[in-house]
Amino acid sequence: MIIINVDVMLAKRKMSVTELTERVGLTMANVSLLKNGKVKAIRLETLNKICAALNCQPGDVLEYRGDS
Amino acid sequence: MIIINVDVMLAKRKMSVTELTERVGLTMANVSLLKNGKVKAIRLETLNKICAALNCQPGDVLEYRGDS
DNA sequence: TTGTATATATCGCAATACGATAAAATTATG
DNA sequence: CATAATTTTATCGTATTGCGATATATACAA
Repeated sequence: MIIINVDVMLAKRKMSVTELTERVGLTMANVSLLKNGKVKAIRLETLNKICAALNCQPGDVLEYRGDS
Repeated sequence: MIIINVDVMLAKRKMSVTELTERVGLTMANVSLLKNGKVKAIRLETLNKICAALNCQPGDVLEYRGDS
């Protein structure tokens, strides 16, 4: 299972969803969906913007957790 | 820019594209596209399978490289 | 050469992102 | 508490894109 940790990075950067929205250029609705892991896919362009905005790596935002 | 490093992980695991294809369950054509970074998006389900097959994290396969 | 592995291309369909928008829900804040 | 600000959720429409199926091309061994 892939877990999205945008919320963790937002906390770490002390950044609001609103600010991330402005930086990334998506609608707030979609940023929210993304943040809460309610997407089934992601465009690399979008991931790129997120990493740039949060100054982080994809690995900070995406996590694989096997079931055990 | 987001770089896909599936090829790096394949080398590290000494795994062929053919074997990855079998494990992941996609067609070889698509695995090849993926491996060579010729996709514009990726389903989390697919990323999940790749991480499972290569026993790695998304961060091992996806890399953000800012331009500088 | 002959086979095997990998890459590239095209077509079609289904899945899904994303925008726009509205409404609900949550969380500050006075 | 009241009200504003923020965030979440939902719906609809469109555009994008994954992915399968398939064929062909290329690379690479034996």
